[in-house]
Amino acid sequence: MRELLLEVFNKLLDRYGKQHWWPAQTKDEVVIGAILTQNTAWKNVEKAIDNLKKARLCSLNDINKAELDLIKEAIKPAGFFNQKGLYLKNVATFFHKHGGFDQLSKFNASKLRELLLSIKGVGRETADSILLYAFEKPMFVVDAYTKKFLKRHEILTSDDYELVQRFFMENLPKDVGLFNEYHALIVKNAKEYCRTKPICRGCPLEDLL
DNA sequence: CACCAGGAATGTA
DNA sequence: TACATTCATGGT
Repeated sequence: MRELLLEVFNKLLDRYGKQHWWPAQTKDEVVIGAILTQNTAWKNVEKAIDNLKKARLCSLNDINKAELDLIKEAIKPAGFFNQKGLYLKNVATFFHKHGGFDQLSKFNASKLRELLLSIKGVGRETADSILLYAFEKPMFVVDAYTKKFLKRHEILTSDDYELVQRFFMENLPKDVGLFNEYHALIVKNAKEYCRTKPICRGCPLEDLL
Protein backbone atom coordinates (compact mmCIF):
# COMPACT_ATOMS: atom_id res chain seq x y z
CA MET A 1 0.00 0.00 0.00
CA ARG A 2 2.88 2.34 0.72
CA GLU A 3 4.20 1.79 -2.75
CA LEU A 4 0.81 2.35 -4.32
CA LEU A 5 0.37 5.67 -2.55
CA LEU A 6 3.84 6.82 -3.56
CA GLU A 7 3.25 5.67 -7.12
CA VAL A 8 0.00 7.62 -7.26
CA PHE A 9 1.78 10.68 -5.89
CA ASN A 10 4.58 10.45 -8.41
CA LYS A 11 2.16 10.16 -11.30
CA LEU A 12 0.18 13.16 -10.14
CA LEU A 13 3.31 15.22 -9.58
CA ASP A 14 4.68 14.17 -12.94
CA ARG A 15 1.49 15.26 -14.67
CA TYR A 16 0.68 18.48 -12.85
CA GLY A 17 3.92 19.62 -11.24
CA LYS A 18 4.13 21.39 -7.89
CA GLN A 19 0.98 23.24 -6.86
CA HIS A 20 2.58 25.75 -4.50
CA TRP A 21 -0.07 25.53 -1.80
CA TRP A 22 -1.37 27.19 0.30
CA PRO A 23 -2.15 30.09 -2.07
CA ALA A 24 -1.52 32.89 0.44
CA GLN A 25 1.17 35.41 1.27
CA THR A 26 1.23 35.06 5.06
CA LYS A 27 0.33 32.50 7.68
CA ASP A 28 -2.50 34.71 8.82
CA GLU A 29 -3.90 34.57 5.31
CA VAL A 30 -3.75 30.79 5.38
CA VAL A 31 -5.89 30.75 8.51
CA ILE A 32 -8.30 33.32 7.13
CA GLY A 33 -8.53 31.50 3.81
CA ALA A 34 -9.14 28.19 5.56
CA ILE A 35 -12.27 29.62 7.16
CA LEU A 36 -13.46 31.43 4.06
CA THR A 37 -13.14 28.44 1.76
CA GLN A 38 -15.51 26.26 3.77
CA ASN A 39 -17.90 24.83 1.19
CA THR A 40 -16.96 27.68 -1.12
CA ALA A 41 -15.17 27.94 -4.46
CA TRP A 42 -11.66 29.35 -4.07
CA LYS A 43 -12.36 31.96 -6.72
CA ASN A 44 -14.87 33.58 -4.38
CA VAL A 45 -12.45 33.37 -1.49
CA GLU A 46 -9.92 35.32 -3.52
CA LYS A 47 -12.38 38.15 -3.93
CA ALA A 48 -13.10 38.17 -0.23
CA ILE A 49 -9.41 38.20 0.67
CA ASP A 50 -8.89 40.98 -1.86
CA ASN A 51 -11.55 43.02 -0.10
CA LEU A 52 -9.98 42.32 3.27
CA LYS A 53 -6.62 43.55 2.00
CA LYS A 54 -8.11 46.74 0.60
CA ALA A 55 -9.80 47.34 3.94
CA ARG A 56 -6.57 46.48 5.76
CA LEU A 57 -8.30 43.63 7.57
CA CYS A 58 -6.22 40.75 6.31
CA SER A 59 -4.32 39.81 9.46
CA LEU A 60 -5.55 38.09 12.60
CA ASN A 61 -4.59 41.16 14.59
CA ASP A 62 -6.61 43.44 12.34
CA ILE A 63 -9.60 41.13 12.53
CA ASN A 64 -9.37 41.21 16.29
CA LYS A 65 -9.64 44.97 16.38
CA ALA A 66 -12.09 45.43 13.53
CA GLU A 67 -15.83 45.95 13.70
CA LEU A 68 -17.66 42.70 12.91
CA ASP A 69 -19.87 44.34 10.29
CA LEU A 70 -16.83 45.61 8.39
CA ILE A 71 -15.48 42.09 8.20
CA LYS A 72 -18.81 40.69 7.07
CA GLU A 73 -19.08 43.28 4.34
CA ALA A 74 -15.62 42.49 3.01
CA ILE A 75 -16.06 38.72 2.93
CA LYS A 76 -19.49 38.69 1.29
CA PRO A 77 -18.25 37.18 -1.98
CA ALA A 78 -17.22 34.05 -0.06
CA GLY A 79 -20.79 33.44 1.14
CA PHE A 80 -22.05 32.48 4.60
CA PHE A 81 -20.70 35.86 5.66
CA ASN A 82 -22.68 36.06 8.89
CA GLN A 83 -21.21 32.80 10.16
CA LYS A 84 -17.77 33.25 8.71
CA GLY A 85 -17.53 36.74 10.14
CA LEU A 86 -18.04 35.28 13.60
CA TYR A 87 -15.72 32.38 12.87
CA LEU A 88 -12.93 34.74 11.84
CA LYS A 89 -13.43 36.65 15.08
CA ASN A 90 -13.28 33.40 17.05
CA VAL A 91 -10.05 32.30 15.40
CA ALA A 92 -8.45 35.72 15.78
CA THR A 93 -9.37 35.79 19.46
CA PHE A 94 -7.93 32.32 19.90
CA PHE A 95 -4.58 33.25 18.40
CA HIS A 96 -4.44 36.43 20.44
CA LYS A 97 -5.17 34.62 23.70
CA HIS A 98 -2.53 32.00 23.00
CA GLY A 99 0.21 34.39 21.96
CA GLY A 100 0.13 33.79 18.23
CA PHE A 101 2.03 31.32 16.07
CA ASP A 102 5.24 31.40 18.11
CA GLN A 103 3.60 30.19 21.29
CA LEU A 104 1.15 27.80 19.64
CA SER A 105 3.93 26.15 17.65
CA LYS A 106 5.28 24.73 20.89
CA PHE A 107 2.36 22.32 21.19
CA ASN A 108 2.66 18.99 19.45
CA ALA A 109 0.46 18.46 16.41
CA SER A 110 -2.09 16.34 18.23
CA LYS A 111 -2.57 18.81 21.08
CA LEU A 112 -2.67 21.76 18.72
CA ARG A 113 -5.32 20.01 16.62
CA GLU A 114 -7.40 19.53 19.76
CA LEU A 115 -7.08 23.21 20.62
CA LEU A 116 -8.01 24.33 17.11
CA LEU A 117 -11.05 22.04 17.10
CA SER A 118 -12.30 23.76 20.24
CA ILE A 119 -12.84 26.95 18.24
CA LYS A 120 -16.40 27.36 17.02
CA GLY A 121 -16.10 27.45 13.26
CA VAL A 122 -13.05 25.22 13.00
CA GLY A 123 -13.82 21.64 12.05
CA ARG A 124 -11.46 18.83 11.12
CA GLU A 125 -10.55 19.89 7.63
CA THR A 126 -10.06 23.50 8.60
CA ALA A 127 -7.94 22.51 11.60
CA ASP A 128 -5.80 20.19 9.52
CA SER A 129 -5.36 22.77 6.78
CA ILE A 130 -4.13 25.24 9.37
CA LEU A 131 -1.85 22.63 10.93
CA LEU A 132 -0.29 21.63 7.63
CA TYR A 133 -0.19 24.87 5.67
CA ALA A 134 0.31 27.43 8.43
CA PHE A 135 2.05 25.53 11.24
CA GLU A 136 3.81 23.17 8.85
CA LYS A 137 2.96 20.13 10.92
CA PRO A 138 2.82 16.81 9.02
CA MET A 139 -0.98 16.43 9.19
CA PHE A 140 -2.77 15.04 6.15
CA VAL A 141 -5.74 17.11 5.00
CA VAL A 142 -8.88 15.26 3.94
CA ASP A 143 -11.69 16.92 2.05
CA ALA A 144 -14.62 15.94 -0.15
CA TYR A 145 -12.29 15.70 -3.13
CA THR A 146 -10.00 13.30 -1.32
CA LYS A 147 -12.84 10.88 -0.64
CA LYS A 148 -14.17 11.13 -4.18
CA PHE A 149 -10.66 10.61 -5.50
CA LEU A 150 -10.07 7.46 -3.43
CA LYS A 151 -13.43 5.99 -4.38
CA ARG A 152 -13.03 6.79 -8.02
CA HIS A 153 -9.72 4.99 -8.20
CA GLU A 154 -10.99 2.16 -6.02
CA ILE A 155 -8.31 2.68 -3.43
CA LEU A 156 -10.56 3.28 -0.41
CA THR A 157 -14.34 3.72 -0.12
CA SER A 158 -14.73 5.01 3.44
CA ASP A 159 -16.35 8.36 4.23
CA ASP A 160 -14.93 8.41 7.74
CA TYR A 161 -12.63 11.44 8.01
CA GLU A 162 -10.24 10.08 10.61
CA LEU A 163 -10.04 6.72 8.87
CA VAL A 164 -9.13 8.28 5.54
CA GLN A 165 -6.62 10.52 7.25
CA ARG A 166 -4.97 7.58 9.03
CA PHE A 167 -4.88 5.70 5.75
CA PHE A 168 -2.54 8.32 4.33
CA MET A 169 -0.58 9.07 7.48
CA GLU A 170 0.14 5.46 8.34
CA ASN A 171 1.21 4.59 4.82
CA LEU A 172 3.39 7.57 4.00
CA PRO A 173 6.47 9.16 5.53
CA LYS A 174 5.35 12.01 7.78
CA ASP A 175 6.75 14.72 5.60
CA VAL A 176 5.27 18.21 5.48
CA GLY A 177 6.31 18.80 1.89
CA LEU A 178 4.86 15.48 0.78
CA PHE A 179 1.54 16.01 2.55
CA ASN A 180 1.39 19.54 1.20
CA GLU A 181 1.78 18.52 -2.43
CA TYR A 182 -0.25 15.34 -2.13
CA HIS A 183 -3.40 17.04 -0.93
CA ALA A 184 -3.04 19.83 -3.48
CA LEU A 185 -2.50 17.35 -6.30
CA ILE A 186 -5.56 15.32 -5.30
CA VAL A 187 -7.66 18.48 -5.44
CA LYS A 188 -6.17 19.37 -8.80
CA ASN A 189 -6.93 15.93 -10.22
CA ALA A 190 -10.36 15.58 -8.65
CA LYS A 191 -11.51 18.91 -10.03
CA GLU A 192 -10.64 17.65 -13.46
CA TYR A 193 -11.91 14.07 -13.28
CA CYS A 194 -14.23 13.53 -10.33
CA ARG A 195 -17.04 15.92 -11.23
CA THR A 196 -19.06 15.29 -14.35
CA LYS A 197 -16.87 12.91 -16.29
CA PRO A 198 -17.96 9.33 -15.59
CA ILE A 199 -15.02 7.81 -17.39
CA CYS A 200 -11.39 8.48 -16.69
CA ARG A 201 -9.94 9.34 -20.09
CA GLY A 202 -6.57 10.94 -20.00
CA CYS A 203 -6.33 10.81 -16.24
CA PRO A 204 -2.74 10.15 -15.13
CA LEU A 205 -4.06 7.26 -13.06
CA GLU A 206 -6.02 5.71 -15.90
CA ASP A 207 -4.16 2.42 -15.70
CA LEU A 208 -5.01 2.00 -12.03
CA LEU A 209 -8.76 1.69 -12.60
C1' DC B 1 -33.32 27.27 -14.37
C1' DA B 2 -30.82 23.95 -11.08
C1' DC B 3 -26.61 22.60 -9.10
C1' DC B 4 -22.32 22.98 -6.67
C1' DA B 5 -18.03 24.95 -4.33
C1' DG B 6 -11.11 23.08 -0.95
C1' DG B 7 -17.47 22.62 5.78
C1' DA B 8 -19.24 23.23 10.27
C1' DA B 9 -22.80 23.74 13.70
C1' DT B 10 -27.02 22.31 15.27
C1' DG B 11 -30.97 19.35 15.83
C1' DT B 12 -33.32 14.91 15.69
C1' DA B 13 -33.85 9.85 16.34
C1' DT C 1 -23.69 6.95 15.71
C1' DA C 2 -26.16 8.42 11.51
C1' DC C 3 -28.56 11.61 8.96
C1' DA C 4 -31.09 16.18 7.81
C1' DT C 5 -31.11 21.21 7.80
C1' DT C 6 -29.11 25.81 7.65
C1' DC C 7 -25.92 29.15 6.09
C1' DA C 8 -25.14 32.73 0.97
C1' DT C 9 -22.44 34.23 -2.94
C1' DG C 10 -20.96 33.43 -7.64
C1' DG C 11 -19.71 30.29 -11.50
C1' DT C 12 -21.31 26.75 -14.90
